[in-house]
Amino acid sequence: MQDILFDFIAQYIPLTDEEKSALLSLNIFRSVKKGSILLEEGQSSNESYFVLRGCIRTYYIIDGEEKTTAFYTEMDALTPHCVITKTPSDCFVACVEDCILTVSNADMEAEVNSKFPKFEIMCRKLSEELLAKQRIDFDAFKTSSPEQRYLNLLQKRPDLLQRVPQHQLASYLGIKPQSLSRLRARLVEKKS
Amino acid sequence: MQDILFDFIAQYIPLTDEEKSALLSLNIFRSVKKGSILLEEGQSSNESYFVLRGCIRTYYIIDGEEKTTAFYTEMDALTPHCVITKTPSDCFVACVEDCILTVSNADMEAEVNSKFPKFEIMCRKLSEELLAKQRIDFDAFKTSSPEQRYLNLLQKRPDLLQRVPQHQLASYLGIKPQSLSRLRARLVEKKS
DNA sequence: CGCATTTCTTCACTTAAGTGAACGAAAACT
DNA sequence: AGTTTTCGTTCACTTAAGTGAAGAAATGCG
Repeated sequence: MQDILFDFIAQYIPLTDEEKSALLSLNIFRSVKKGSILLEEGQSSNESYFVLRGCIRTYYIIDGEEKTTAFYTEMDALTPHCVITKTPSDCFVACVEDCILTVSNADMEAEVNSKFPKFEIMCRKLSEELLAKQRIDFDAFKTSSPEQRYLNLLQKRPDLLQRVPQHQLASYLGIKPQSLSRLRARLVEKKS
Repeated sequence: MQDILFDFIAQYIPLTDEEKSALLSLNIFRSVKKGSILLEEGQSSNESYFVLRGCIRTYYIIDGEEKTTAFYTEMDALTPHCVITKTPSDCFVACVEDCILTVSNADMEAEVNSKFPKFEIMCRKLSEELLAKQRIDFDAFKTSSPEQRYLNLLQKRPDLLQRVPQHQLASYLGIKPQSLSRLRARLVEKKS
């Protein structure tokens, strides 16, 4: 299981055995049950997550309605934005499935970064890359209709459609659950 | 003018005079006329921009239509995502107004980072912060209607409404220019 | 200065998303 | 197993965005 983490890191920097065991000694692995809430609105947190297995999501509660804005699955990293801005969270983080995660906090990162300066470089590369990826997603979202977004999701992350409840997918696509139902019915209609 | 740049950097790391002059010696300042295109679809580029004065935007051409996805004004930094992914660009970057920019490329960054390791730290902090900011914007976009987005823009970046043509704003809000006209008419109606 | 182009608004019409309610199916609970 | 809650779909109706066209206003250029 920890190999998933090392493989991920190896995409950015080479890792010595010494560094690997230093990471393992931090005891960052955690199993979490489906439905567990990792972060609540109003909380302050400095925890970052990396998904080894399972799926977590971020969502807001607006006018009493849950609005899901992102899903994180295997090999995805999530640092909630409140951790960076150092303000109380305005969103929630919860497990969509039973998960195995790594959980790290700012202190641990500082410690690792000072012991092994190349982690600093990895963090830079990683956030630059995530920034670019997110920019691409944001642009695609802005420039397409709900239907196009759905078709795009079907191509890029077909697993999500199986793993995730419809009403969570709907807000991820920027629409209501009823509209998603209708949209899917329309597409089935078109095919035939 | 260069003080704007130094003030910006000072938010992340302290700067010595030696470092300042090293930066100035790179000759990164450039004036660009309104309408100039900095990056075209299909081009490969390793240039990053920082806006000292003026406004630049990123846009796509989809089915012959321009779709503007972002505006960058004073103190904003833009590294087009194709620079990170090292692929030909699928978007354009152009000046909305006459601009004064700094233009840097990957080689210069590597040079500065090796001379002054703390720049590496600044880059990490900056991209983490931009990632968090963009995440907040993306979430706000997903969880709100065109009208709410417009009202939000009116609050957060009222200058854009003055500086930028309506049809560019419209796609930034995820709608057509006609819909933006109508939306504004509706709001004026409501007020009275 | 006048002509051409671009930009913005308006209109009539079409299409799709939002809303509220109702129903059946599935899942969770005991 | 049976009850309760949650979830997904469907329906009728409302509201707003998309489309195509036309005209007015502003801008740019010769």
